[in-house]
Amino acid sequence: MPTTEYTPPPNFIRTIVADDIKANKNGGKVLTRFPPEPNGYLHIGHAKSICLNFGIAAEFGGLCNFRFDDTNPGKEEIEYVESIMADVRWLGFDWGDRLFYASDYFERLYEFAVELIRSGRAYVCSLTADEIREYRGTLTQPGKDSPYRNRPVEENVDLFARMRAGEFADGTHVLRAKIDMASPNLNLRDPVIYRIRHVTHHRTGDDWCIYPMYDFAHGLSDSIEGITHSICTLEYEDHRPLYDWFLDVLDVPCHPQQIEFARLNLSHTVMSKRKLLQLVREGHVAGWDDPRMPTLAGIRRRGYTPESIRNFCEMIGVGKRDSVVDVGLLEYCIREDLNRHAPRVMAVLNPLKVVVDNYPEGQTEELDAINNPEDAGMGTRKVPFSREIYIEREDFMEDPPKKFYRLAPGREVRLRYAYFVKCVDVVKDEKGNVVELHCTYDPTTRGGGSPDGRSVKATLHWVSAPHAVRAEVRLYDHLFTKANPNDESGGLDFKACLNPRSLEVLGSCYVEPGLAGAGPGSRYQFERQGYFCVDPDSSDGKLVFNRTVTLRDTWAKIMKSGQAGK
RNA sequence: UGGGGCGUCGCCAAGCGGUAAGGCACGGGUCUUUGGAACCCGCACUCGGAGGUUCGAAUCCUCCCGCCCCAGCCA
Repeated sequence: MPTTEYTPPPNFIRTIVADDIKANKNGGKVLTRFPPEPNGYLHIGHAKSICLNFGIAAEFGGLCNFRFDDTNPGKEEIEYVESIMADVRWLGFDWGDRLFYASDYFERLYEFAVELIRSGRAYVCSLTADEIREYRGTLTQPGKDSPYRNRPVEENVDLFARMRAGEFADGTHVLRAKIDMASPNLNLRDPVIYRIRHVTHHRTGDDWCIYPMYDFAHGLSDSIEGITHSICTLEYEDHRPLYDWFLDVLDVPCHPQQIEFARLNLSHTVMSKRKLLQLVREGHVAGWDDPRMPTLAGIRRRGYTPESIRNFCEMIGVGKRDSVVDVGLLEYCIREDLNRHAPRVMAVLNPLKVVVDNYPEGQTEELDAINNPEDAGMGTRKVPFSREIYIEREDFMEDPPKKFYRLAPGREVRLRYAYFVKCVDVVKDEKGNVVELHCTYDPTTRGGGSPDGRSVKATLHWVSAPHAVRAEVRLYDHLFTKANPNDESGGLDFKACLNPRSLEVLGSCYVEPGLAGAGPGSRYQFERQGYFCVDPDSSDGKLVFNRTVTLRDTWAKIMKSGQAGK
């Protein structure tokens, strides 16, 4: 169930699929696929594709295959296939028994290649990589035929068999489709479809030393699986004629329709594997699952819920224009989810001690607190109160500006669920820093009510000093300050746009005692501080909270716009 | 400059010849045991530009402008 009343907008892919079903194309069936290459971690951009493929299938009573496009060993690792499966599962999708690998089809693909050769549509080319590039021509000039283009069929068959048998070194020969060296679409200028790679494949081991290229393997794999709609990103638009060419020319089970959509770009975020790898390698982040990373592993660790990601993918829509979605929308989605489902607790991140002078020394009492004011079903809990408490340092100002409603000398505020307190004294150190506050409380306001009807302008969160549990808190912010770090043309200049405050570790924070045994991954809303989750990886027994996202902060806005003056 | 795509509010995005949905953001308000949340109101006489067709165009035609992708034995 989506977490909002929001109705997803129609999109062109839904329309195409709906029309196909109406026309009874493919017998009215829908079979999509999510085909990652296991050469890295999945990121939020992949989530869009996953949600789209599994979503469209589910929506129209079809299914979605999960296939690893593992045709380039050397870049691919078993570690990645495992992380990818875990991420898709975490996102909430179930591929049932439809887990496939392009490498499962290597034999079949080889046969297709031989069929191509026998029909005179493919040839073994012995030009070097550099020569092939030269022969390909340029964007404006046509290419020229390879001298090997008209090799006799039998020679091609023989050579290709010997390529497979391992008789040749890497780079000495390739198999090319014989299409059109003058095509304005460079992808059609006799594309390479098989190359020699004496590399151990993570699944097929050393069974093969020739591997099919994407263009050849992908469409045929789709066809073998009976895919109806092959949804991919915009950069493959130029490849569609080639995708169709193989399926037209070969004797295949079916001819899926390739549909392209715009990949996700997020402001303040880099999404390319190359740049993400650079962030990891140069040590700007702790690893692929650093909570600041846009990887699903990082986002999960940061405390995002799969529901919020799915909802986000629904809200951003699907189109063909290059766009950059504001991270603010992602943050909206996680706030909305957590606001409903995460219990609220009080935690003081930057403590200032307050002594309640007229509260009996040594006395403690348990007060009732509500876990979620908007969901009575989430119940209540007890929080201890005593003579010494901590409040947020920023909740007190000795000389408050006009619109500051919180605590100040002589002013009375409410301690949430506890009492009204009035500040009667301010203690400072030699340097003039406020180190402690003295207040008096009104016993008749127990629980936070005011029997005499008097009101206060602010309610503060707090924790009892002797009872509070110490915790480490990591405040995460955007990794990048630049509006869109993807703007640069050459290499990304991290120095220019990395946010130096993307990670702030607080070591002396205090949380309610009830959080002492909070399990890894549990999520909370810290009153007025944001949404936090217990780091799933806090292994050394320390209580560590990751800030998932901040709350909307109106006061900060007022301060920023300078309206808080006296 | 060859080919393939795309241009609707600050950011996404519906619309497909009948007179500009929705969400985020933003502004204002009500309420509030946190200045959060919730709720209410406001927010494109205009659809990259210029012509044309039509009773009528964001939707059709023409030209122009801008942006993205393609010259891996990557996917």
